[in-house]
Amino acid sequence: MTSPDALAGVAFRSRLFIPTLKETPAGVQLPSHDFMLRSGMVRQLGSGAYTKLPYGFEIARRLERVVSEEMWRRGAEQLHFPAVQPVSIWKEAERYESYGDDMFSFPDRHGRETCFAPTHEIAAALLGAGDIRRYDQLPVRVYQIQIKYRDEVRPRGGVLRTREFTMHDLYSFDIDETTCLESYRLFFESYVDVFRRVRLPVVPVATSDTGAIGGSVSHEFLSPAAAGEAEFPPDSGVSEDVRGLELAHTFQLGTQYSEKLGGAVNSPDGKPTPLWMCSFGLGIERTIAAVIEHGVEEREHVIWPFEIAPYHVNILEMDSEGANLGASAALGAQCMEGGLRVVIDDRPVRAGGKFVESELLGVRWEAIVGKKFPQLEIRDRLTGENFDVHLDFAASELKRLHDKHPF
RNA sequence: CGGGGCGUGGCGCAGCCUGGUAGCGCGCGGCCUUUGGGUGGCCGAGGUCCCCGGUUCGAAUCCGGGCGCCCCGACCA
Repeated sequence: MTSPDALAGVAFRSRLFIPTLKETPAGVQLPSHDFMLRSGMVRQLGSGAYTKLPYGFEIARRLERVVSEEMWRRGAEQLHFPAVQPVSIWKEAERYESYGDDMFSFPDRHGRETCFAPTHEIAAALLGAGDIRRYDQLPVRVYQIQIKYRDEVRPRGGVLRTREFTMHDLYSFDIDETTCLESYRLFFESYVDVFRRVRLPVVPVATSDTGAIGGSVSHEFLSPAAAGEAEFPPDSGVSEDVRGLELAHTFQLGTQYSEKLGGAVNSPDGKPTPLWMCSFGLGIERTIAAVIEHGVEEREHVIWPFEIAPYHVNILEMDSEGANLGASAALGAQCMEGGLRVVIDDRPVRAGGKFVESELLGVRWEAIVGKKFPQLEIRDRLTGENFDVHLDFAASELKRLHDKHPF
């Protein structure tokens, strides 16, 4: 998508590639899947394989930025592990069997067994083993935002379970259990903050079963949703389990990987000490789907939270001739100065079409430039409030309302 | 992998049982109309009916095989 940030200007709907759908495609079950398809965010290419179209990709990009900011605040450094890896490291770590069929693997041209990485604990552990040499380098916290490949038994729910997905994953290395727990707590909190910033209620649930990743203690971050695959006990008092979407998973790995793969440093007293590791993973597409599911369950429509919304204001130019486009553009520029991103629906379609597609954009504010011009109608889709305001005061009023009640 | 279902213009579907060379709605292009909630009308473009093989004078339709997709279950961000 043409970035309004980069242009320091407003976007014009007529020039955006957002192919919307009137009808729900066949076989769709979930609200998030339906919405993503109809709003032109994604298209399916194959089983568990989705193209992210510009609008969907933009939202993912903004979510990734939010995550990166939380990493930066806590001093984690970004790096990049290869997605294509030799199978040998998986065998060395004794993770080949446990991952088994969930891993895409194939012989390369030389006949070496090669795979698409389903996760990166091993690459991280090997990096630590080779390049963390002194105890005073610790803690080391590195993360990446990268595509994971898993040959899922059964992809489902649109973008909820796919064979290729984007994950934020962080790996921490510490000298002992105490500092390892400090790392755990710190980045556990980073996920709490990420979900808070995208207005998603999430419950961290401790699990004993740490699955194929291994480790002693882990937490799943579950977002309550009917579409959820996981069940968990809700807050005290209720006996029925609640369904939730697992958006992130954090692990205290301890020394198992470093002992197996040789990650150790000499402690201050000169003794070889294995590195203590934690790992953290957060699903990007899944979190976006959860925002939609939550929006639909909460208020029956989707409003992208400020931090990940491509646009905050949709200016609906109602005159089919575009008589007030100049004024709309000027208003858009004023809003942008105030930190609100703007799209102008300048398409030559009827009012109904603009209103319906405004829903699909998930934009919070609608500014309707119509008959009453230069009076505009402002609508807050979050609160349902609407009122008229003169063009000259529209931008400042939007800014004021946003500051008063950010979302 | 076990159990269900589906594959027909871009999308949603009908036709298949009772073989006779394809239809509807949406969308798309043009014109008129309308002009703050997908307006109404006229004209038009667009299809290897998933693939291969078989039966038949003739197959979207019947038979066999294959591929693809969705849903439920066991596993996973």
